[in-house]
This record gives sequence, structure tokens and C-alpha cells, in this order.
Amino acid sequence: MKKAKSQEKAEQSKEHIVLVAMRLFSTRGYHKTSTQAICDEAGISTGLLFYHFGSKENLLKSIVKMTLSKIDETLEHNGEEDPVQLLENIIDAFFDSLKENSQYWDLYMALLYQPDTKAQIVEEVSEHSTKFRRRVFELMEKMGRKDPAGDSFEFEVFRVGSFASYLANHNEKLLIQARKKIKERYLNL
Amino acid sequence: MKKAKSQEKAEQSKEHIVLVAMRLFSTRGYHKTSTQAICDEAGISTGLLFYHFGSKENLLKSIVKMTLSKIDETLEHNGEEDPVQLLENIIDAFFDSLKENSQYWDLYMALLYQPDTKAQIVEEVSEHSTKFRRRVFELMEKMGRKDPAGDSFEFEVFRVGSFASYLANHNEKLLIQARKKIKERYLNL
Amino acid sequence: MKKAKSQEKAEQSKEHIVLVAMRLFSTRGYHKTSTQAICDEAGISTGLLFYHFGSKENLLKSIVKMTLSKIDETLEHNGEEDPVQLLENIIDAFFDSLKENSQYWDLYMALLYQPDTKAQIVEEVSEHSTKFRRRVFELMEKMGRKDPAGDSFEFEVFRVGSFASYLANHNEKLLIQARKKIKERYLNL
Amino acid sequence: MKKAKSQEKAEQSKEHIVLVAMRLFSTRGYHKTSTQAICDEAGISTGLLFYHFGSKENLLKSIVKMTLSKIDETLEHNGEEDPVQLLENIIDAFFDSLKENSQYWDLYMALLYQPDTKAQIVEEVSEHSTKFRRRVFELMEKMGRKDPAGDSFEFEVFRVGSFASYLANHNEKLLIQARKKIKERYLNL
DNA sequence: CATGAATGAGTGTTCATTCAT
DNA sequence: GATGAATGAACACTCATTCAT
Repeated sequence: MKKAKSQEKAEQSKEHIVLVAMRLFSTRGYHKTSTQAICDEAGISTGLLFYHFGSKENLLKSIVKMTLSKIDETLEHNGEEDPVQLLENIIDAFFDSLKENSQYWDLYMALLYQPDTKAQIVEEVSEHSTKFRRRVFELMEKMGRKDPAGDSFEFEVFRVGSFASYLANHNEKLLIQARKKIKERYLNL
Repeated sequence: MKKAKSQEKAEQSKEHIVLVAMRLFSTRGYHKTSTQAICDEAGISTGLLFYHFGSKENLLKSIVKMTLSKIDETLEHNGEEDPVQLLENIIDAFFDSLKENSQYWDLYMALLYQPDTKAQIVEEVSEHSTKFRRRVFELMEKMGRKDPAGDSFEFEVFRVGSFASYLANHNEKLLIQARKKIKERYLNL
Repeated sequence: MKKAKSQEKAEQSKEHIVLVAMRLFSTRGYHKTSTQAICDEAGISTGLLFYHFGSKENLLKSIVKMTLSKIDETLEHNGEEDPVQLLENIIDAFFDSLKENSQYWDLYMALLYQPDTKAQIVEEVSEHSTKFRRRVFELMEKMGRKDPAGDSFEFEVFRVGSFASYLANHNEKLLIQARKKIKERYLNL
Repeated sequence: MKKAKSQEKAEQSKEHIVLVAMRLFSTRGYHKTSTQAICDEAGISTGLLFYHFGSKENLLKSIVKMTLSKIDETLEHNGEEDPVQLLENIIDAFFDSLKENSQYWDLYMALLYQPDTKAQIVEEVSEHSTKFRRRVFELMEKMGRKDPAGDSFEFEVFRVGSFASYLANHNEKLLIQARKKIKERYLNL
């Protein structure tokens, strides 16, 4: 019981560190955030961070893993319904996540386009995005679209464009408009 | 004349450093490229880089400025033609640039999504992209599109999506397909 | 207790660095003493100096603070006696300190007459010297001197002159003579 | 004739540099003043400074030499008069110089109390101050003072004290008062 | 679990000086 | 005389990481 308690505490501590680190990484940049700054902000000692995560690099991977699994949960939280409704749910989930996990997506973009950090996270990330692309393709097939491959390609480009545009300056109007446009184009046949 | 010679040499030296720096920044990442590494690779002394550019940050700005002005030249090298043709030229120029100045665009994405580097280049960059967006909007108007605002918005999102997708893994096929799609959608009424 | 031990060790480490730094600053000059030289001489790593003091400038301030507080202790270690005896004690304390803390006073003069270092220490120093001047004035009043203001002014000029002259070439005879003269003039009415 | 002209021009150029350098050295500090800053301020090229002076160290020596010889001129500009009048003239010349060549004396103090710069100027300076001390001693003898050695020692300590006190904070009142006190003590028997 | 003193390689930058023109 | 591009050693400082307690 004691162990369980201590473990739980450790988990809380780890999650707390992850949250603080994500905030700092996304607002200051990964390379501009020192491990010391994370420790200070999280109110822990230098040693504890390395006890839990081993390295700064590994802390970064933990952030990505933890956040992606949370987002996955949201995406998969769907009862089975008709494909159009499903795709709309996915679109909404993604665009909602963009605002809710804004910090994460900021970090995500930063990491993905820097050679050194990209190498660290590419594994965790690529699996996730492949799964997502396949999902959309399947839904478009079920929806009876003539060119599901072409359409899902277009869809993905548009989705990435929405993300990249929004994250470049956090313009909310852009986000609303993009969501509307993407629904118009790919939900109605 | 003597002065001209010496100035010319200095200009060459500066441009050489800029080129080397761009290559290293884009392949290794800005923060992972030391000024020393740039000097070594360029075959110059530590001091010369700072003599010419003053700081690493300023070197970065110089890269962005120099490249953007080159790209601008290409975009504006248009005789007057009908708007459809002009838009196609712009699309081609942009997608060509993506391959030709691939290094620059890699760097561009990395810089734009990192808070610290973004701050450094935002001024130089935003002017450029605003000008480009306005241009597309005007062309769409001239083409007689019903909703030039909505269409140019879509166009921009799609263009950004193409860029972001391509630069994430340098998949050439994706680029070809995206160019084709964007032409289909926005060149034919 | 454990904490106390570790803190104590840290305090020793800091004091050791201060002592080494003072020696090097005073013998080589502040600007000619690199932080690395201090670390080497003190047998510590580069990082530790900055861990404890944050900057070279702050190390300098710590030296001044620490030494001034030591000297203050000596000056104030007086039982209550008649003003003449008190003034003599103060004169002796000051002239003794000049020999005992010779390194500090060398540094003090160097710092005080350089614009950049002066700015760093002026705060710590001025308070100390004001307090001292006031003390002498009060004693001269108690001694019943006719012009305590004029006399304490003269006294201060003479004291500063003794210091400056001695520290310019470390001539011991000069110091003995100056101490004798100052006592003759300001202790006897 | 042409040569003379060119030489004259060179002398002007050299003197100009010396003046600029003295100003910068005294206001920013010797070590905090880069040769480049001097060149910029003087409106000359990097090379010219080194063409004229060979090194920063040598520029410093030139400043000291040039200024001391100017001050010497002032001190020696005396018709022969009675010793009391002569001493008063010397006192006045020195205290006037303190205000007129304030920049030089600031620099002088800074240099004299820093080990590295002291080594550079000690030769030029010590000769000058020895000569001055001897002069005062001789005058006190002629004035018929009982203890010319002791008095001239006191005088020197007081003079140095006045200088050091004034230069520590450039308090004009202090200077006036000190001049008055020194005349009272050593001009009247 | 947790602390924080200690490490040392690495960073961007400065600066006196040289030299071809 | 005069220029200014070029040099390279030195510098203050940072930071991920370790380890004794």
C-alpha cells in the first residue's frame, strides 16, 4: 500500500514535470529551455528530473508520448456511426485539440522541423499520423467518394495547412474559417 | 576602383558565409550549429564572421533577407499576361522554389515555429508573405471568381499545407500531386 | 543536520573562492584575471564559480562585501572609553588593516578609480565610508576640538593620502611615519 | 616643405588620437576601451592607429608622456620669486591642473593602482613625481622651516589625499577646501 | 525518492594586431 | 600615410549531467 502510494506520488510528480516542461518548451523553445529552468519552475531539485527521465531528450519523448496518447483517446472515443458523422467527429476532435492542446502543437511543429529534435520524436509521431491518414482514407471509401485516395490526400494537405497556418500566428478566425471550409469540401459529397 | 575591388571581395566573402551558414543551419538546425562550425566549413577565421555580421542572430537575418529577395525576384519576373497564366506562373515559381531553395525552406519552417528564432525573423518574413497573399487575392478577383476572398484563403491554406507536408519528409511525389491538385482547383473556374 | 553539513561545505567553498579571487585580482588586476585562472588556482571547475556567484562581477561584489564586513568588525570592537583613546584605536585599526588586508586595499584602490569597476562596488563601499567619516566627526566633537568639521575633514584627507601613498609603492616607512604624524596632529589638542 | 606639411598633419593626427584615447580611457576605463572604439571616435581607420603607435600599450605611454610634459610646462613657468610665493604658485598650478586636466588625472589614478597598467607607466611617472617632491623640499628649506623633511612629507601626503579624495567623486567643494587648508598649513610659518 | 554541489566541454563574442592594397 | 578585411587566442558564461549524502 505504501508502495502504491509512493508510486502514485511519483506519477504525479512525473506528470507535473512533463506539464511544466511542455509549457516551457513550447513558449521558450526546446533549446532555449534549460533543465534547470524546468526544475525551478516545477519546484523540484536538479537531481529529481534526471532520476525520473534520465535525460532531457528522454523528457521530450515522454512529453510527446504522453500527449499523443491523450489525443488518441479523444480521437477514438467514437461509438460506431455513419462515416460522414465519424469524419466530422474526427475533424472536430482535431480542431478542438488544436486549441485545447495548443501548447503541445506549438511544440510539435517546432520539433518536427528541426533536424535534431525531429530525429528524437519521429518514431513516436509517424506511427500516429500514419494511423490517422489510413482512418480518413477508409472513411472516404465508405462514404462512396469516387477518388478516396485523391480526396484523402487533399484532405490531409488541407488539414496540415490549417494547422501550420494557425500555429504560425494563433489567429482564431483563421481556425474557424478553415474548419468550416474543410467540412464543406469533404463532408458533403 | 581599388575600393571597389576590396568591397567586392568583402561582398563575396559575406555571401559565401551566408551560403555555408544556410546549409549548416538547415541540415543541423540553428541551435545545433555553432558559429565555429560555420567558420570551419567556410574556411574563415572566427573573427571574420563577427566582423561581417556582428552576431549569429544577425547572420540568420541576413540569410533570410538575402534569400527572400532572391525569391521575390523570381516571383516578380513576369511580363503582363492574363491573370490565369499569372497565377499559374506564381504557383510554378513557388513550387519550383520549394525544390530549388529546399534548404532555405527547411530552415524557414524551423525558424518560424521556434519562439526564439521566430522573433528574429518575423519582421523580414511577414512583409513578404502579406504581399504574396494580396497578390493572389487580386488575381482571383481579376479571374472573375465569385468568392475571391474565400478562394484565396483556401488557396493559401492549401499552399501552406503542401509546403509543410513536403518539408516534413521531402517526398517528391507529394509535391507533384499537390501542384497538380492546386492547379486543378484554382486555375480552372 | 545533513543539510547543515552540505551548506557548511558550500560556504567553505565559496569563501575559498573569494580568497583566491581577491589574491589574483589584487596582484594581476581585475581585468587581467580570467575566471578560468581563478578556478584553476582554487582547484575547482569552471562551472562551480558561476554556480556560486553567477558572474565575475558578482564575485567582485562578494569580495568587497565580505572584506568590508570583516574590517567593520575590527573597527567596532571597542569597549567604551574616552574619545581620544577611541580615535587612536580607530587610527590603529585602520593602519593595521592596511598591512593585514593589504591585498584588499590594493584591490580597493584599483576598483575605485576605474569607471567600470567603480560602478559595481560604489554602493557597497560608500555606505561604509560615510559611516566612518561620521564616527570621526563625533569623536572630534567629544574631544572638544574647536573646529571638528574642519579637523575631521583634514583628518580624512590625510588618511586617504596615507593610504594612497602607501598603496602606490608599499613603502613601510612611509606608513609608520604617516601614522605617527596623524596621531600627533589629531590626538593631541 | 611638403614633407613638413605632411609631418605636421601627422602630428595633428597623432595628437588628435591621443586626445580621443585619453577621453575614452578615462571615461570608460583602459581595459573597457577597445582600439576600435578609439578609431571610430577619432574617425580614422584601424590600421592608422597602429601605424602611429604600434600598440595599445604604447598609445597609453604616449598619453602619459604628452600630458606630463604639458603639466611640467605649467609648473615650471615661474620667474624666480620668494619661496613662499613659489610654493603657492605650485600649489595653485597643481590644483588648477586637477580641474583642467581632470580627465588625465582620472586616468592617472586608474593606471597607477592597476598592476598591469602601472608597470607600463611607472617609469614615465616616477621621475616626474620625484622631481616634484624634491622641489617642495627645497622650497621648504629656503622658507626656513624647522623640519623641512617632515613638513614636505606631510605636504605630499596631504596633496595626494586631496587628489585621491577629489577624484573619487569629483566634489568641487572638497577641492576648494583642501586647497585652502593646504595653503594655511604650509604657506604660513 | 530527493537534494544540490560539482563537473567540464562547449558557446557566442571580443579584441589587439597584421597586412595586402 | 591610410584603409579595412582578416586573424586567432582569449573570455565570460551556460548547461546537461553526475553523485555523495
